[in-house]
Amino acid sequence: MLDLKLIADNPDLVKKNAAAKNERRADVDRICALNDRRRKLQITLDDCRQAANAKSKEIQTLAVEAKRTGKKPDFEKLRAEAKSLAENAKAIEEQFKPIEKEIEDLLIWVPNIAAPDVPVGEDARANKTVRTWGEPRKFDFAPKAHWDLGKALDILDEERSAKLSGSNWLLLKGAGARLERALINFMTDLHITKHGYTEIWPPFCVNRASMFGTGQIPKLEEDMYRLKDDELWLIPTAEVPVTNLHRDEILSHAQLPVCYTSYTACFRREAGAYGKDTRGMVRIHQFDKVEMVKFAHPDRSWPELETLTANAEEILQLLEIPYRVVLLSTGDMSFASAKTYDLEAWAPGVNRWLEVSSCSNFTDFQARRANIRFRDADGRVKHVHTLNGSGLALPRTVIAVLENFQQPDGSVVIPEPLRPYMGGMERISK
RNA sequence: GGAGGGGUGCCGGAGCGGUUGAUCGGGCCGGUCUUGAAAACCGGUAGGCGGCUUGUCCGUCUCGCGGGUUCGAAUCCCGCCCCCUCCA
Repeated sequence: MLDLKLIADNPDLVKKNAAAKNERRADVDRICALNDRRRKLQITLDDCRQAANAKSKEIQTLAVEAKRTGKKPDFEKLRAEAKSLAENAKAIEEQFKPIEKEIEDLLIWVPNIAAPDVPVGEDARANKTVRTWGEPRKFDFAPKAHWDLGKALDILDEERSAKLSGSNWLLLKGAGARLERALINFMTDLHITKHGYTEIWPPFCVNRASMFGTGQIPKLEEDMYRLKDDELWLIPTAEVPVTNLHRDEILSHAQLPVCYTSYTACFRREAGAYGKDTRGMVRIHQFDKVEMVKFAHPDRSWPELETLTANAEEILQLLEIPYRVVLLSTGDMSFASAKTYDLEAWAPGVNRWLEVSSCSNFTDFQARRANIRFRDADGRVKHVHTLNGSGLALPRTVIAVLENFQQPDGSVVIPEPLRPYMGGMERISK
């Protein structure tokens, strides 16, 4: 959510930004008009309340006086006057409230302002690759897709996951399941020991306020799994519970940045993606992810985004998986983000770059929405900046491992850093 | 699911319908004292919105959330949420 003052003061900037983000629901003009009315009405309302309060206080004073002296002022008349004043204030309030509500409702549809260095463009074609790391390996055989490798190695069972749940659900087996678990532990350990994050094990279901706080509701509601009987949602990412950890709190500037890492399963309906990536584990309804979340001082959030991205990149580097870092354009980035880097791992089997991480600075957008603030050194209370990034999303990293390290005989060599997490296993073979 | 008890400021904990945005204690910050520290003492210590004369300013709202009663609600009434105890 943007600052109402910022919108009122810079309507053109906000409009231009909304257009660049393809967000047609943002009604800036109406917000500004309503805000003018709200301010004028508030002056009237406050005056009316003041008059009513003063009259009430008058009665109070006289009542105390009367008790002391035994004199009986004309309370009936005073009460009538006070009542009329109170009713008057109430009437103004009836006008005021719906305006405030409508502003709130409209504000929700205004996207965050993209950082100045974000390329402006309609869609992914305007994205900018800022760097690449590693050389895609040359194969002297045709590299197989992970679903073929997985099936042949008996570590991925697509038939049975379909039997259990339908299409695009994941069932790993044996060394495949262990590889998944090894990656989770390897990544988490790196973030907590080397990168200074504190590990969080959150609930995988959250309430409405939490989903709203990070922006999944209302905009992405149709992509969320909802438990209607309990008014809970399955989390689509650890970002939701972990960012909401400090909802409605005021942190101290001294404790910033607060850095958390959290493994969770992530649940997405992938509505609108039917027929896309139906094979294998590129796009599934439940996937594992190790997430990094930061609460940063506004003056420090941009360098924090760079280190966050570097922390995610290090995983790929240690695993020796070639990747590229893509700066998303205004048209491709998310509603709440001010700047996003995607990390795309090379997957030779499916012959594609796969998004394994998305690292974003949300500036004060989520913080305002979720009411996450801090007291600065000058004593003033301000909104923090929130950031998050995957470090990394699991199934696609598994794809990258399988496809990059496959051998002519169909076996897969396990990257060095994962071996301690797999009981010393060096290779997955039939 | 049933029966009770409870949600108050950074924390603990008061609060007969009326100078209570809130007693008190602790913490924290500042000061006095001290060579320094502790102790003691003194002072300060919520956020939102709005206004202009931008101030150690004024007004207004906020005691889990939403309604209601009343001139006036932290306090009374109704609904909801959350926590605790006992029962199933």
